[in-house]
Amino acid sequence: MNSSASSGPAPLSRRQEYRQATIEEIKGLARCQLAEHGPGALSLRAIARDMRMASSALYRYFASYDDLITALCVDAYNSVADALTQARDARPADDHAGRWWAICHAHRRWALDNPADFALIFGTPVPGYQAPARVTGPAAGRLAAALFDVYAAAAHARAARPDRTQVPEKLEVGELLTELLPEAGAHHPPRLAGIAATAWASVLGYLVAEIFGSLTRLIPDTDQLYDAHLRTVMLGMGFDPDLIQAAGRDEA
Amino acid sequence: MNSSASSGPAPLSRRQEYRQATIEEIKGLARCQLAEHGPGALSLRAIARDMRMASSALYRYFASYDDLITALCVDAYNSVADALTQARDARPADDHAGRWWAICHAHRRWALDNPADFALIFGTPVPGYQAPARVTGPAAGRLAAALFDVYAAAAHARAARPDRTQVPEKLEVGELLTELLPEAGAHHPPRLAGIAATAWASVLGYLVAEIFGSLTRLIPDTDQLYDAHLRTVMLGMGFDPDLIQAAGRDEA
DNA sequence: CCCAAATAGTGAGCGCTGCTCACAAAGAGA
DNA sequence: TCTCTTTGTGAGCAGCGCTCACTATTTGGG
Repeated sequence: MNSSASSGPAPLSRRQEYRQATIEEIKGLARCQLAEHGPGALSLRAIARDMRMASSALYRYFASYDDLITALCVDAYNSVADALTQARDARPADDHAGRWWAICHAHRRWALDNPADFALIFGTPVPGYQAPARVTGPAAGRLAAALFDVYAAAAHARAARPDRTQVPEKLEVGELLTELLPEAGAHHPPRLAGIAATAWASVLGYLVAEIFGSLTRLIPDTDQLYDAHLRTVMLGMGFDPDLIQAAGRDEA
Repeated sequence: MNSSASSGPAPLSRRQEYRQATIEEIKGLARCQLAEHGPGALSLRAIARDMRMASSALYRYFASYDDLITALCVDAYNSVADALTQARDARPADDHAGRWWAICHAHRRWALDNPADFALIFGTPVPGYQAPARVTGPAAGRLAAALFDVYAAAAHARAARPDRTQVPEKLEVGELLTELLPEAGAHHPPRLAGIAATAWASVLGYLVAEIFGSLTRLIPDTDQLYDAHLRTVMLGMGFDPDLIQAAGRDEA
């Protein structure tokens, strides 16, 4: 472990290389199954059959069903976090409203393109499964940090005015906040976290309604509705109305 | 069927009475299992064991696993719809903001009190399960209608101003709207449905974050945060700010 | 009252699942 | 070459949803 990770490029031995490839193949087939047959419909034996292996061989790579799910969750968190940070960085650092807008659109794009992964991390977990926080935490933290940082920067630059929101100034600080964002939590009031969290919940709720629910059958033009929803949410976050309009116009 | 339902009080025969009781017992044990061991963790054989019956006997009452889930879903929809309409009717008909406020608080109360049912209908469905719309539809429609009616009444009384929202006036009408609310959809513009739907999505997202996610560990005082969230959402719906404040104050 | 029809419950069994374990190849390092 | 670690095998266990032939039990009409 230590010896392989110590020297930079980590020269994987031939065996480790094969092992890694096998792990990726398993995860790929698992994702395939979830996408095809719905959430929770994942059979280790079916994966083994696809790979023409004995089912017991899979346990050399994942100690259990739950371990596989956990790995898929971590991948999904990283995938969405990548998509969001990439969308954020495509906009100039001082275009705060544009960055939030871009992040939220990237989130929806990712969710529509990867409904199975979306279900995995934002829906009810699989049967008796509970994601182990110590493994999922860091990956989920990247996501939270990306959202929070953008809003904190916007507030700092006065592109958004937290004092014009409905979220009270004094708010108890949660353990997760001080844990995930130790430095940010220190010099940013928890109010910002409250605003970002509730706003993100609104966005998430829309996506849940669109992907799991029957929102599309209620209002077919979900693109237009999402833009409106996002403008509403951003107004609620205290973003400058003019900046919101500009963010919507400048969409690449 | 027809003969038993035709004459008012429907004098159930002794057998039908027992049968109904057994069905309720099965559903009760099923709910217990879901609440205890998490969503999707439902075993027909375990239920049969609890009832000291052969597992095959259960199939006299529910044709399949999915049928049981469907029945639980319908019950859950009716349960939440009851809670919401009851909360609504506890407020005077002309207190539109208060009614929306009450409905949303009842929704949260219900979700916190019945997390298993909440997961059943608002989370990712069980493994390969897809709720048959023709069975779930009516029950879900009651919920949708309750929300929509309150907002439509508020808009009609000008307690809320749809024209001050971000949702565009012209919006395509979905099949579900004309189907579930044939009369309402006719003389109410789809814009109202769009506003109500996105607002409800925001509320739902908050509840998902609080119940499935780790919102509580981020901001411990979720009561206060929910009130703020709700005020934000209602502002976004075009509710009169003064009425929103009043709704929050008058909480019974 | 009795007998046929409908209903409720049984137990064996099929094919599937996740998972374990003793064992056999195959590769890596001395 | 010999040894130790890693991969893969196949049988098997207990559990699952579900089916089917069969047996009690209850019901209602002749």
